[in-house]
Amino acid sequence: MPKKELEPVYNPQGLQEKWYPLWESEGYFDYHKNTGKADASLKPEESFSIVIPPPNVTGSLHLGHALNHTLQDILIRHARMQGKAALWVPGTDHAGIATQNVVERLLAKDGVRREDLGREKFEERVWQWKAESGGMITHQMRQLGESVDWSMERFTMDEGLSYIVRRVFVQLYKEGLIYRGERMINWCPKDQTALSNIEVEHREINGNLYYVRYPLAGGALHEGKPYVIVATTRPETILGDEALAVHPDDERYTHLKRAQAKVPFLDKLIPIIFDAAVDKEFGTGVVKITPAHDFNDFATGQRHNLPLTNVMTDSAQMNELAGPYAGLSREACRKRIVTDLESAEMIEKIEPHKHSVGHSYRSGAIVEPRLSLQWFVKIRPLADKATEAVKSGATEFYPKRWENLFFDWMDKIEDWCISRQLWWGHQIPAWYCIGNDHCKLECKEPIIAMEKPEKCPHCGSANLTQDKDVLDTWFSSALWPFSTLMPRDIKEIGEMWPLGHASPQSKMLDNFYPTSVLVTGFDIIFFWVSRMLMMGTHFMKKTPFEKVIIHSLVRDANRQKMSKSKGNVVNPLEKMDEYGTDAFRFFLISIMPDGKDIIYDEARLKGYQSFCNKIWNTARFILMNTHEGYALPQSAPKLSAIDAYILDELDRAIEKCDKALADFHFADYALAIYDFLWKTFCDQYIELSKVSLKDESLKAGALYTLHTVFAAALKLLHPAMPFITEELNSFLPGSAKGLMIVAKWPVAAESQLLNNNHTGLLLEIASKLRQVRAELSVEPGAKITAYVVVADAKAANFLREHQTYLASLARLGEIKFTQPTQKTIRGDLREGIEIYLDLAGAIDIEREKLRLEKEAATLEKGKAASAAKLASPQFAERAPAELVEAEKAKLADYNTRLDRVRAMLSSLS
RNA sequence: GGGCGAUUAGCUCAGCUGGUUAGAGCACCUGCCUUACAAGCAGGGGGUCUCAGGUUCGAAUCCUGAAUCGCCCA
Repeated sequence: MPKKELEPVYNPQGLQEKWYPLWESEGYFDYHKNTGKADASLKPEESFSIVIPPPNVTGSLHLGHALNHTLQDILIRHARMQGKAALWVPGTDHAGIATQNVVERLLAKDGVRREDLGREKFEERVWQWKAESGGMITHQMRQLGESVDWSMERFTMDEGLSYIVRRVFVQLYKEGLIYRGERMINWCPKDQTALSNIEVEHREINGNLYYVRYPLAGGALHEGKPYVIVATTRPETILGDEALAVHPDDERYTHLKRAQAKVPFLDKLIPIIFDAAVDKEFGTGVVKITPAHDFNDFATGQRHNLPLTNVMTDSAQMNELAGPYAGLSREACRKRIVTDLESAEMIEKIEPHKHSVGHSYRSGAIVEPRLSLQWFVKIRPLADKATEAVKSGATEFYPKRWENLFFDWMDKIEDWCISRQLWWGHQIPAWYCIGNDHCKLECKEPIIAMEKPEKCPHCGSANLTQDKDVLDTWFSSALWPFSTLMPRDIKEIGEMWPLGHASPQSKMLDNFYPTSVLVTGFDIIFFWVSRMLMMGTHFMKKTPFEKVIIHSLVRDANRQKMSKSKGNVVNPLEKMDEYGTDAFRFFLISIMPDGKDIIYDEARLKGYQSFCNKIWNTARFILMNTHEGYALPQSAPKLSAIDAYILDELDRAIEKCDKALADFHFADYALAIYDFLWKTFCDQYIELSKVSLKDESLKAGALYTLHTVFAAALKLLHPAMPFITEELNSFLPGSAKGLMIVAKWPVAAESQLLNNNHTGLLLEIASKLRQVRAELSVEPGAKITAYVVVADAKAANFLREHQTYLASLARLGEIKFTQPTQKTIRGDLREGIEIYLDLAGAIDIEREKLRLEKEAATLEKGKAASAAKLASPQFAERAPAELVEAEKAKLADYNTRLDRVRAMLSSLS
């Protein structure tokens, strides 16, 4: 029974506000409510779980999130409707650098630096900021309609998750998989912290290659001159040079064995070494070696026992070892050195040179390779486990080709630098003995423990200090698939250790780990997916997720990446306001090609708003024809062949949706439901039903079919368009049964369609009749007479019985099932079907001739192709017999139709 | 330099393991305010499937090469 009239035009405003709070407050996102089952009684096949890729707590919802989250919501809603225990865990990560920067900027407004506050106060300030502003994205997720279980929400800095981080750290350390050491690392001078290798982006820079003369010591000569020429892209590092190097096979320089060169501006002699790593083709074949400022030079330095001279400070200014250049920034130093070299006539030439330079992916600053004492994860044993999880098929990537990229990277992976010189993050659980006079050698070893030890185990001193560094944010993110499924209480977590076995506290893990799918962008396969695989397989002894769905970036209409600096960022929230969340979500999945970039094309978004309006009006039509107090009959009333036809088409549409969702082909799913609702249900069935609704004997069946099919279609659509489907469902009779969000997903029946259901033919004939009418510009309202002659007796009979439908679709006055007796226009269909229109003098002969000639040409083309195929003797011999037969039949059909069209043409002349 | 992916209608894309006259949406053109919807309905035009070879009875589809573009790694 309609509760009230639907507005004539779809208006998305208010739908989110109406339904989301209801879903949330009534607990529909909690699988307990929907399944009615206790945790203990869940079977593995009944559960479906996703952990959200935690957005930065500083973040706001961008287009990438919107796409990523929509895909997950579709999968979760689908699983929920299938009756599974569907769990989607939300949360955010603490985003070490980003968050620290945000808060520092706030402090700067008051002229305060974090050093002024001190670490503890600063941390308090960050928590305060988080409480005030950190919830933005979770609010926006509600606007997008995400059916996450908010009671499970986690934050990587929560007490529980922090405890797990420490436990993991301690265990890995004990297992020898975490170590502290002095290594070359990537240093961001802007944020003044170490970065891991993959946090460095290499960008092509238009730089210069400077050819610098290095004087030779001891009167040595090269090509008659007292110097060798060295090509370098970084003249400022000259001050840290410890050697010059040439390839051992490079005959140009063999005479310089044991020779020494002089570092410009510094009275420092350095050796000329011979090392096979030198590229003879680069520059002059002589390169400078700066072991403390370059990864390759560091390695060379190790091989040749060279000293390490770091000439820069933490903020990349030249230090006291840079002699006269101390105090300059590296950029200023480069300029000054080049000028000085030029005036000293020590520059041979300067060539423009393109080379790739590492930048911090966060701050954009050029990173400085440097030697530093940091914490590392020994990655090889973990990487092998992760690789194995994918190789064995325990985890599968969709699309599969991403696995190759993953394997490549895992092959080349290097130890992971996990310490960051920040104040916001998980402080490393390592303590050092500052000691006293009784300190022993062992006191230099860090003490790794869950809590601050009371005293040094070696010397007994209570003077201990914790490591200042925090862990890389990705370290805690790597634990996300299992840490979020563990209890919040640290005592309970403690009782679960070591992980990987069932315990009283592990109910959620038992039911939902491994998670069913992980949905993420390709850009964080390395940052995140691989590390979750490592940590998950290591600690849980099982892969963290069965399937990984990789999607692409959204680009603007000009294929540009969206970025704030380009000003081409699309704000999803604005678009949701403008077009409605449902249209927006549907748009996102419709434009998603399988693993390629997504081009943002707003015209399509507008198109899906129209789709919403169409659906809205479909509901209006059905309700308009539904009398008050109507209740859907328990069993189907007498159905017409037309009704049976659409019910069958519905089943085919269900199959298409099922297949598309099972394969994660989201665009196919969208297209399947779009086509069915608009093209099949509205354009075909609803038009036909208008006839049935006027006939008392057919009305009940039609009404039943309208309601049944539409309700099922809304269910198919619900995962993609949650709001409009929930809203319309509330207007349909029978909605007392419950909300759409927990409606039962439709199940496709085998085709029940009988051989003598010729609705398809009826639609085809109607279409042909309309085509002829349109091409001949027949008055749209003219109720003309048509003749339909169908060879197949059963089909002919069907059409006769359903002629009212045909007449309605094609706007005919009368249909005769005989050959016409007077002059008519013929619309050709195919062998065995002839249709004619009686236009009684209203025929434009020339137009009709044109139309027929066009038709003849099309047929000729087809006939020629078909004949050519059959004329080839090899075709008859080698092609499958049924294909040859089909081709023959096709040719015969072309011939018949051509004959007819030609006869028609000659009769007109 | 190494690897991956693309190139189909004006635009954005389907077309999966070769087999009707290569499809859809948007845009465009024509006609309709047909009592659900003009955010609509009916109809239409538009493509040497980047190029060149090859395999095959048959290639948008498979192979080789080239061009262009994009991405990842060094």
